[in-house]
Amino acid sequence: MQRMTKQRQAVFEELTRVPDFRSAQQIFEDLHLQGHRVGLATVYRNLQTLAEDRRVDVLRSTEGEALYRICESDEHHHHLVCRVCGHAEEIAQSQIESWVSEIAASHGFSEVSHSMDLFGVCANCSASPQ
Amino acid sequence: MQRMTKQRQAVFEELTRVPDFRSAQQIFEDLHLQGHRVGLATVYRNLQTLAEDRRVDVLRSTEGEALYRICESDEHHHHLVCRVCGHAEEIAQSQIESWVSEIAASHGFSEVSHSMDLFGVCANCSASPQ
DNA sequence: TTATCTGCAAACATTTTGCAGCGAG
DNA sequence: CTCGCTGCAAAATGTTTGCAGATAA
Repeated sequence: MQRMTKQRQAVFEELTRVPDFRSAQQIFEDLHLQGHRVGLATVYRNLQTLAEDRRVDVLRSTEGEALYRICESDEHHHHLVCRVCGHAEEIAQSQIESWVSEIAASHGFSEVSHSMDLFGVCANCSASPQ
Repeated sequence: MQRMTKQRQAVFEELTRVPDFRSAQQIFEDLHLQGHRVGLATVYRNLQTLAEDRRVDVLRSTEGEALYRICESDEHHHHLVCRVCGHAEEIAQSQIESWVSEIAASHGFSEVSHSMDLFGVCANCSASPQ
């Protein structure tokens, strides 16, 4: 069974503190700034565990880096992610789901995942560039 | 200006020969199997150039690997990609575009990109597993 | 001729893994 | 006490870059 270590708790609390999409490195740095001594590998291992347990969402930035974010709603959902600051907003359920199923079926595809995340620049970042 | 070298042509022809999403490594291997002597770095450099010129589409697999595919239509479009064999089908234009703009605007986001690619298992692969 | 391209190897960035020791339960 | 977890360093990936030589135009 799983143990609750200081490190695991620190990673989880950091994810809760900043509910935006962050890279493992960012989380690692923030933890150090806060005085927590956590190894980078441990951050990765815990993020992986959390992802398996569906407690965090994972997505890939355009550059190929994995970004993690605390999972707020249990239901399937999408994100609107700011490519400047990582701020993310969950997108309300929509007609997308059924659209995807239709498309997939009509092309003979099965087991289709649609991790459709939208990247843009949030209001805050476009107001105060850099 | 750009020169048309044997290597550049080989990469481009390989992309044309197999119009599915492939990794740089896959393309590199195939070229070697065909007897072309092309360096891996050259494959990467040419794929990059082709992407800049919008002659190939680029997307990231869930594992973070970049996948390249010859660009068939000039218009903006999406893909339905087989996660087993890489086979891709372009998805007909849809109401998605306007839906994305609406969502983005209502959240105050600008410059939104929606590289929404769907991953699934194509008919062929689900018929003959492995 | 000459600026661009290539191959190779080294550098990079991100992520994973091996292993000895630590510590939660 | 035990087994899972940690830290570190090394390895594995995927991709980029520096440089000297090759080559298209």
